[in-house]
Amino acid sequence: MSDGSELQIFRDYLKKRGLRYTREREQIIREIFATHEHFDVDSLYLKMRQKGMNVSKASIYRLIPLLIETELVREVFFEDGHMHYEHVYGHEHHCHLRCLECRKIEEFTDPRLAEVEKDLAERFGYHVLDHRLDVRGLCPECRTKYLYKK
Amino acid sequence: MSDGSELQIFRDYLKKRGLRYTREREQIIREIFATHEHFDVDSLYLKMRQKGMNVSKASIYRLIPLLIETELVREVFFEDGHMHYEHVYGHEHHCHLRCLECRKIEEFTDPRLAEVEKDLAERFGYHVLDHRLDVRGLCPECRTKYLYKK
DNA sequence: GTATCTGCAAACCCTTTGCAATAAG
DNA sequence: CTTATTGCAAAGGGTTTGCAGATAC
Repeated sequence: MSDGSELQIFRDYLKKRGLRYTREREQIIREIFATHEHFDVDSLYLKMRQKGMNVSKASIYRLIPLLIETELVREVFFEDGHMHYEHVYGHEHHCHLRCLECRKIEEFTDPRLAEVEKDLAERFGYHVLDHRLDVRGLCPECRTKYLYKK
Repeated sequence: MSDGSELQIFRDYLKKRGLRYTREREQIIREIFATHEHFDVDSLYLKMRQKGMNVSKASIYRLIPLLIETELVREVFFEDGHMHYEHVYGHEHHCHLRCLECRKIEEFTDPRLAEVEKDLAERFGYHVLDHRLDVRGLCPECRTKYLYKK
């Protein structure tokens, strides 16, 4: 899932800022990059505790801003009242297609978004850095179930 | 800013569900539709208190899900740890271009997004309901300031 | 009259912070 | 050695909820 180079990038960043590479930070990052899944702090914490690691939530919360600054991780916004994240390094930029019923998430990319960005930059004079597109609907299964319910 | 027809839509919805049209609900909705601005609960609450209305935050929080269900209002996600909303009725669907430095927001629409939605529906078999595109960058002014700082 | 709605305050939940002990460099 | 980092527990801040009185219908 990962060749570990995100750890090197992060070490370099820490060194440059005079911060320290600790066992806890390494464990958390390994865990985040161990799967392709999105995560939130609570489930990451529980997963690590179940594996016998003694990290605290505070350490996870304190690490995340650093991971965002190095662009290894970014925030993802869903509707359930707390923050979700995904690791970004090693994956091309993508958007989300979400099922509102079963919460499944498909990732996709579309070249038209780069065009939209470019036009916006021209039209409004912005320096565009990033975009998030979140498309919501019903997946094939839930769509069917939903129709039957009605 | 508004012809008041959102109130009628909301009354119809309440009646259909056996809920009640109260002075507080009317006041809150009027206030939301009085401007084109995005809002959050706290500033809406303060604004209404300053005008001498005795609504509570609880009533605002309890009203919002109803407004979302009638599609008069929708959630907008920003990075500052609490929810923002915008009223949707009477405005065509739009996306946001935000300045990360001064937090200014431009609204825009782009026909390519409807095409993207259509392709996604075909490709993944989804029934697509909605999308949110949030483009982030630096506005012309902040872009200049930012360059000088460096 | 009956059920919903209100304001208030307490509870809730996610996130941040203060602190003393620990560990990286 | 010095300073950053840790875990813990407490504090914070936005949102939800329980309740008794008020109010739509």
